[in-house]
Amino acid sequence: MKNYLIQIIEDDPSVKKLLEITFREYEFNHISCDSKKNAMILFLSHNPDLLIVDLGLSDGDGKEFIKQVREISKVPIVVLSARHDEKEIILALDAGADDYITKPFSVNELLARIRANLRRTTNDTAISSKIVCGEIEIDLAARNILFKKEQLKLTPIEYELLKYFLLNTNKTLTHQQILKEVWGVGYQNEMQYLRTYINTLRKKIEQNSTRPNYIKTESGIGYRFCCNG
Amino acid sequence: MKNYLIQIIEDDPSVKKLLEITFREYEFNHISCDSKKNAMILFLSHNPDLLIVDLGLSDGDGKEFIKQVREISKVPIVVLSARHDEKEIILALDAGADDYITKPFSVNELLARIRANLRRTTNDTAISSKIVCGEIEIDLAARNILFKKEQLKLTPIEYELLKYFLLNTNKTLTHQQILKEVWGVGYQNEMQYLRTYINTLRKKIEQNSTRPNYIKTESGIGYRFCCNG
DNA sequence: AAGATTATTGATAACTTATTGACATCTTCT
DNA sequence: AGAAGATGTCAATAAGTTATCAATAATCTT
Repeated sequence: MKNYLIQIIEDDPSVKKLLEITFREYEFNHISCDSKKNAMILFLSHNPDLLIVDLGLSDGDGKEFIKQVREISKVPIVVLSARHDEKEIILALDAGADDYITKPFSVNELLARIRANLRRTTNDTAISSKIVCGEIEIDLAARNILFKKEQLKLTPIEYELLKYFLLNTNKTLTHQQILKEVWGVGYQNEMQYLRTYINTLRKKIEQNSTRPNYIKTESGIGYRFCCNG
Repeated sequence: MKNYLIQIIEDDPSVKKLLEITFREYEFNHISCDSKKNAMILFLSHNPDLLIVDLGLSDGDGKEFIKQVREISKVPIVVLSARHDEKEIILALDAGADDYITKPFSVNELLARIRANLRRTTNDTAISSKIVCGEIEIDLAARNILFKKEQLKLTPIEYELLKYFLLNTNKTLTHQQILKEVWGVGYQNEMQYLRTYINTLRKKIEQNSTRPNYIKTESGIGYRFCCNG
């Protein structure tokens, strides 16, 4: 796990202490301060990954600080506050905060909300869910399948079928399961469709389609996609 | 303000109604359903900007749905739940939710949290303002596209369409995604517009528009802009 | 307000994919 | 080995999708 740096802006010493202990235990690096003025200096010099801001700062409203940060950065900001009223929550969120937690708070919930906020910022490129199986690669987000590094041209049903195999490698899948998943409920008995498409897929990915390496027949049962990469 | 599309997954009719009325009033486009199964179909076909998920869905736990969505998308997910216990909140956030609101909730707070979550996702581009793809170059800041070093004369829709392709090269984009992004919410079914504009774009950038090198057709699905420069 | 540009619409041709059926080949069981 | 059933193969046809272009409507310019 990446070493995140969290900046705490909190003027209540006991809460600050609690946060520091918690973050030490969970191995988040952290820096802290108790005033808006120092907060901005620290923020600029340390470039943290997430801010925890107490709204009740003595030297000015925390919302001002949030707005200032938002002028220059998209860093996640989690607000801690003793004030529970709706208006305050809305003002803080609209000032630029990403989350708002009221005191007293559960440490575990705070940590979960921090994780949720950190997750979003890292890996700014879209999640690309890729599965590699020997010479075959699927990128679900791009809806793309590569065979020997070349893009494989597939019809919609061919794509869905191969995708289903790639998501279930080395498992025997019954004809019914495959038909239901790829064609939909009601097609469970259309075995001929399946035969035809297995045939075209094999032509596209098997060296020798009478001795398939990937799509194995389980006679009487179904098929199994073997992945020995 | 950009027209956002919010997807509601909620099986309590009265809460669903409340959300729908609220979103209508605040001019958020919205689509809704009351089961996990339909939710995924709607999600894939409409590509919403934010999800509101009720955790207590009757046909399966909402957390499963959240995980499924997270496999393919970074769309903001706000959970609504009657359950207030810490464990449930943490599980939902770690499944991939971005925020967790307990019922009964304040409509205004919900709206503020939605704004906070939407804010983050937009404006993701505009970081680097130039993209080069083979013979095609776009300068986003100058709103200018060069083809073979010459300025390409494009109508507004042509520009938006080609820009969307250039920001998403080598990905299969569904008709719905493209129509929503270029024409806006509500145009998802106007396939003929898309065909017409694909045709004019091809005439401008393809050597041989019957054998396109850039804009490939994915029959039954959409188009893909190939960038093999 | 006229002229130019751009967007929308509809008709039809060209193409791609899905379905079907006929027959060959392979497996399994006795 | 031979029969019965299961699977593979392929080509024909049906169904569905996409490309193209021209006409009309809407919008923008000056």
